[in-house]
Amino acid sequence: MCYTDNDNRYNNSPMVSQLTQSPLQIANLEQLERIRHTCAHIMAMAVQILFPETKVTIGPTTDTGFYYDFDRPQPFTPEDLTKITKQMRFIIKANLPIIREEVTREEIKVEIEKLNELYKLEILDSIPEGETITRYYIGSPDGGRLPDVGEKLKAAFPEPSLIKPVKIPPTVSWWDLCAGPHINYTGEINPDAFTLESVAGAYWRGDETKAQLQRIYGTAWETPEQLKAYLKQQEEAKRRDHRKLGKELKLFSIQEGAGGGLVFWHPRGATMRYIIEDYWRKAHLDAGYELLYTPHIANLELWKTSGHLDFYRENMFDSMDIEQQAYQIKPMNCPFHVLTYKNDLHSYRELPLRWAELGTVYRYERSGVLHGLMRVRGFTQDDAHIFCLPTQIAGEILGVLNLTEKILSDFGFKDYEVNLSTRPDKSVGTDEGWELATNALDRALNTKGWDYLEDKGGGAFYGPKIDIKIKDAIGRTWQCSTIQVDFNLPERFDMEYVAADGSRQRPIMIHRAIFGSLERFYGILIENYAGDFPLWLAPIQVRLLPVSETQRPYGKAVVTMLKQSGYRVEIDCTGERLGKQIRNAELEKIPVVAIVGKREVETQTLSIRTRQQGDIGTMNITELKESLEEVLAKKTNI
RNA sequence: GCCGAUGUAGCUCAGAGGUAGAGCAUUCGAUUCGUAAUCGAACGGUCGGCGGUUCAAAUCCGCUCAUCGGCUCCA
Repeated sequence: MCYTDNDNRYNNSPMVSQLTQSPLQIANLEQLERIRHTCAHIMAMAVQILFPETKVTIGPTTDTGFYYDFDRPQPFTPEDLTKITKQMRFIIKANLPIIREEVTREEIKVEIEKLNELYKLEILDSIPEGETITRYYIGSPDGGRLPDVGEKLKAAFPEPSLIKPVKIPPTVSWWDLCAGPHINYTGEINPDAFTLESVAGAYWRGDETKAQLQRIYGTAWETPEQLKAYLKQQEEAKRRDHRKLGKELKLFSIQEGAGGGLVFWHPRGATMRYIIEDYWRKAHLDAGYELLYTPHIANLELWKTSGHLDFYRENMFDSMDIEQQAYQIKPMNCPFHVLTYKNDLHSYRELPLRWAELGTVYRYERSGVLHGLMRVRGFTQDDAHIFCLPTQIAGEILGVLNLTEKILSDFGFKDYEVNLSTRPDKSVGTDEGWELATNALDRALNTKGWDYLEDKGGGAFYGPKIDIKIKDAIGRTWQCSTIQVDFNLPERFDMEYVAADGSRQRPIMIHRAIFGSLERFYGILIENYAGDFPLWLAPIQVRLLPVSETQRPYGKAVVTMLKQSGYRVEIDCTGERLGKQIRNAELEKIPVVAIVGKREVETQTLSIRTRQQGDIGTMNITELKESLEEVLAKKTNI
C-alpha cells in the first residue's frame, strides 16, 4: 500500500473535488457544456485577436467553466484578462455562427501548418486513424482565419489597438481543430454569465518535462444569476478557509522560521486535537482495537525490506547517519506494525489482531504543493492494521465500515461517496488472493448497504481498496477514509501465523485510516463548521462575562464549579464593558457566554447567551449544566 | 520543482526614489458599565532576507526564502 500515488490513505493531498454541485438548478446541462466549450474557443479567438503572437493548444471544459492553454512569451496580466473579457463580449454580441466542418487529415494538416500552430499539429497526429476530424469556425468560413484575420483587421482598422477590443467584421472568422460539440451562435452565451478567473502555469499535456504554457481559467453559466450564485459560493469557501480561521481563532500556525508544511498546534487547536484523539481512542478500544506506539525513525534496512526505498523514495526525506548506520524518518507506519507482529509467534486463535496508532509521519512534498493543513510535510495518521485469516476479511471490513460511519457521523459528516478499486494491470499477489479479497470488500459493502462506484483497475498494486469521501456543509467532497488489503508487505516481511493443522500460513493484512491525517481532517472540520464548532469540540465552551469587576469573585467561583464538572470554561477579566466582551466572544466564536451582573449574583444565577440563538434567558448552574449535557450528547452546536 | 502574483508593526492594510503611516491588538491611566466596539496616552518596524544601482531605496535591479493561485480534466 505504501508505494504509489493512487494510494489514497497515504496520499496527503487535499483531494477536494471542485464544486460539483451547481449553485443553481441547471436547466440544460448539455447546453451548458456546449456554452463552456464555446467560451473556451471564443477566449482563444479573443486572445489571438489581441495578442496575435500567441499559439493555441487545448481548451476543455471544467466542472464550473473552462480553460484554454496558450503559448505566449510574455505572461498574461490581470489587465490582459479584462481586455480579453471585453473582446469576448464583442464576439458574443456579434452573434457569429459556429460552423462544424468535417475535414480530411491531409487538408487540415496543410491549413494548420500554414498557421504554424505546432501544438495543434501534435494534437492532429495524436488523433487515431479512422476517427472523424472536425473543425469549428466562429464566424463565416469565408472570412479566413487568424493570423490572416490580423491582416484583414489591420486593413479595417488602420491602427489596430491591442489595448482596445476589436470589432469583428462579419467577414472574419477563426477556427479551431476540435471534436465539439458547440452551440450554434455565439449569441447563445449570456455575456454577463461568464467571467475570467485567473492565469496559471500549466504544462503541455500535463507533463512537466514539456513546455510550460499559460492557462486562463474562466467560469461560465446559463444565466447571470447562476454566475452570481457561483461567485457567492466561492466567497463562502473563502470565508471558511481554514488557514484564515486558524489564524483568527488562534488554532494553529505554520511558520517561516520552522519551515513550510510543519504545523504548530496552539492551545485552542491542541485542545481540540486532544478531544479528537481522545474520542478516537475510545471509539477504537470499544471496537476491539488495541493501541500501539512506534518510533519515528528506524534503520534504513527496514525501508529496504518494506520496499519503500525503491517505490516511495521521492516522498521520503534523506536518511541520517547514526554511528555509521543510516536511519530513516518514517513516511509510513505500516512496517513498524509489521515488526510488532513479527516480534511474536502468532496462533490462528489470536486473529484478528487490530492494532491502531496515531502515528506521525514525515514526507517530502515539493514546496509548491504545500497547502495549509491540507497538504503538509509532517502529519499524524489515524492508522490501523488488521491481521486476519482469509475467511475473516469480509467481517473485518464490515467492522471498519461500521466504525468509519460512527466516527464520521459524530463529526457531522453523514453523506458519503464510496469507491471500490480493483486489480490494476501491474500487481503483486495471486489471482485467487485478489478474487477472494475483492469479493470480501464487495460483500462487506453490500452487507453495509452502501452504494458504491467500482473503479476497475484503480486499486493499488498490492491489493484492492475501498475509499470513502465525505461531503461538507457547502457540498464539497473530501477523501479521508480508506481501507486497503495488502498482499505485499506480509510477503516481503515473511509474516506468519500457526494454523490449526500446525502449518505456517500468511496472514491477511488490512490497512485502514478513518480521518486519514489528523491535520487534514482538522482543516476539513474547520471549513465544514466555518469555525463554529459543535459544543463537544469547541476549545472554549463557556465564557463568563462580568458586567463589572464587582462580579468577578462570583464569576470565578462559577468557573471553578463548571471546570470541576469537566467543562472548558473561562472568565473575561479584561475589564471591558459588557458590549465589548460580548463582541470579543462572538468574534472568537465561543458558543456560550454567561453574563454575571448584580442581579445574577443576588439570585445565584447566570444570564445565558449562545452564539446561535442570542439571549436565551436566566438559569442557575444546574440548569445550565443540564442544557449543556443535552447538546453534548447530540454532538451538535448549542 | 515549474509559471504567475504577493511579502510594510502581533493582525488587517495604506504609502511607489527624499523624515516609515492608519485602524485593531498590547501596555498604562481614567471610566465600574446589562447583550457585537468607553475615552485618553504610550509602546511597537533593519518595510521577508542577502547583494547591487543611486547623493539618497520600503520604492529600481539581481538572487534567495516564504505565502497565495495553478500545474488531474485533453482536438
